[in-house]
Amino acid sequence: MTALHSPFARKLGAFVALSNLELATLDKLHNRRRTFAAGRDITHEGQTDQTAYILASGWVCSYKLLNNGSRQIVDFQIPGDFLGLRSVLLRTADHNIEPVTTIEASEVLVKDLLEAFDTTPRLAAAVLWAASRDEAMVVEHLVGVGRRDARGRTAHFLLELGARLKLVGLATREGYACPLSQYMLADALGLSAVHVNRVLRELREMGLVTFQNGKVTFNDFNGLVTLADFDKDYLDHDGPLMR
Amino acid sequence: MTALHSPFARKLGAFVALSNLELATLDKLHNRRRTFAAGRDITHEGQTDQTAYILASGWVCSYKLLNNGSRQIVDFQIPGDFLGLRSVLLRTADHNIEPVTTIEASEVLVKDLLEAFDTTPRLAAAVLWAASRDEAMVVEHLVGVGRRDARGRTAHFLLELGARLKLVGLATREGYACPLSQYMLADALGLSAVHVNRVLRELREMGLVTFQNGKVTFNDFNGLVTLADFDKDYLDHDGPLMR
DNA sequence: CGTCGGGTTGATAACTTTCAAATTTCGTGG
DNA sequence: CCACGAAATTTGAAAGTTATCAACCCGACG
Repeated sequence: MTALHSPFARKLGAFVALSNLELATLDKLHNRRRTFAAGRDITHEGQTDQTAYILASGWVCSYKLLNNGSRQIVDFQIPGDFLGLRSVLLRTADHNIEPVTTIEASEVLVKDLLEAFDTTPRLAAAVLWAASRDEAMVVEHLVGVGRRDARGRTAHFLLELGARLKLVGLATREGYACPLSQYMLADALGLSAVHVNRVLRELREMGLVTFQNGKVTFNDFNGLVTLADFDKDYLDHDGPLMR
Repeated sequence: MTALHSPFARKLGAFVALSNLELATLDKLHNRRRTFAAGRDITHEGQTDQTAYILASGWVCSYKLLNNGSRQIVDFQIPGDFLGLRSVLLRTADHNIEPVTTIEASEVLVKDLLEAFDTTPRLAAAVLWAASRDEAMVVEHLVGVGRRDARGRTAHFLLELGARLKLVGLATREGYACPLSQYMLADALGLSAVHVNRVLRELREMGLVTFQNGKVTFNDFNGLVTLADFDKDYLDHDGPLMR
């Protein structure tokens, strides 16, 4: 395996031991790099003939809007994550995608993707694995929204984001840079922005976490883990399943 | 394409036009049929070396438990659905699987599955598609729990279940047989059983749906759709993406 | 019969939202 | 470098939604 590849290749490699051919195929998949401005949606629900992207830098969120005007953020994507894979496979985007910050992403053509699956089948398995991992995160999110109170939910969310960022070297046990506004947090957590604000204050005053000035700081990591009932290694695994 | 195949094959065929070879491979994947009793969990969170199953008959639910004692049902599976695919790919079960009724399911060995991906790559794409479809349902569920009030959430849930069942011929516009208790409904919706009971009464008294005696009856389908802000064709698509 | 799980209902408590307004932060143009 | 306006954060008070607690009912089943 050659030296430097995209964060995406690094991620897939954790599941399937990829050959040089497969790595090369992967790299060819996404050569068309594009930049998108924060706040301008890349994809809208209902749009067909979707393109998928692989996120190279910046943060993105996927969300759905309801007719009553509220929105639910389903997930945030960070560098190395796939954008819009589901929309491509299902033919129609079932959610909106909005860059939280200015982002760089490289386009993946459906045609190329499906061809790659045909020629290097293990890639398909790898992508399936990545998709499963994403789904696991959505599931965890659902559990939080359905069964945790505002405080636990918020705490859990901040920890989980930290865990994901740690995997790509963007967080430490101390904290991480976080470009989210309290409104976005609210839309992700299924709470009102006002309440999120109160909960954040509470967590801060309890000496657990500080969410301020675009930074999340863990003041008492273990205390937070306990409060949030957080499973420290749910994203872990033991290396490639397929060799 | 030959005549009769499993509901699973039928489902995948909707995405990828499958050759006879591929269909045969599919059928060979799951020949070991087993029966499981209602209420006895098949899989527990944290278990490793998982087996996956394809559900042939009966209903199943996947759920997670929290330390505070509450549980969140993530999804229900109905005939033709995959069970535990994610757990297999991630190496460790990240949720519990409980048969709601007595079920019949056929075992799928990981080894066979991965081999099938290698020999008939298009199957991998098809399974990826099916996984995406499942994820879309979890996403919709998340949106409901996060941003709908109890009434809309319940209404939406009953409609969505109906839509899924209709796809496999187990529901009509009139209603469907539903083996769920109000407790399960509560755990799926992120509500208390007591409140679910009240909401169901309300929906019944509004003349919209009746949830009683193991049957869901749509008394005013359109009214319910309106109340629930339900997108009637979010599970639809236009036939095989790959030919 | 007696028990048990599910369903039903009322009363009360807890949690969250909504509304309104003040304060702070931050980017932009002068 | 400062002023201004827009956006984000913060706080209080009141209203609304949902949970919890406590009974009671009912049919299935041993």
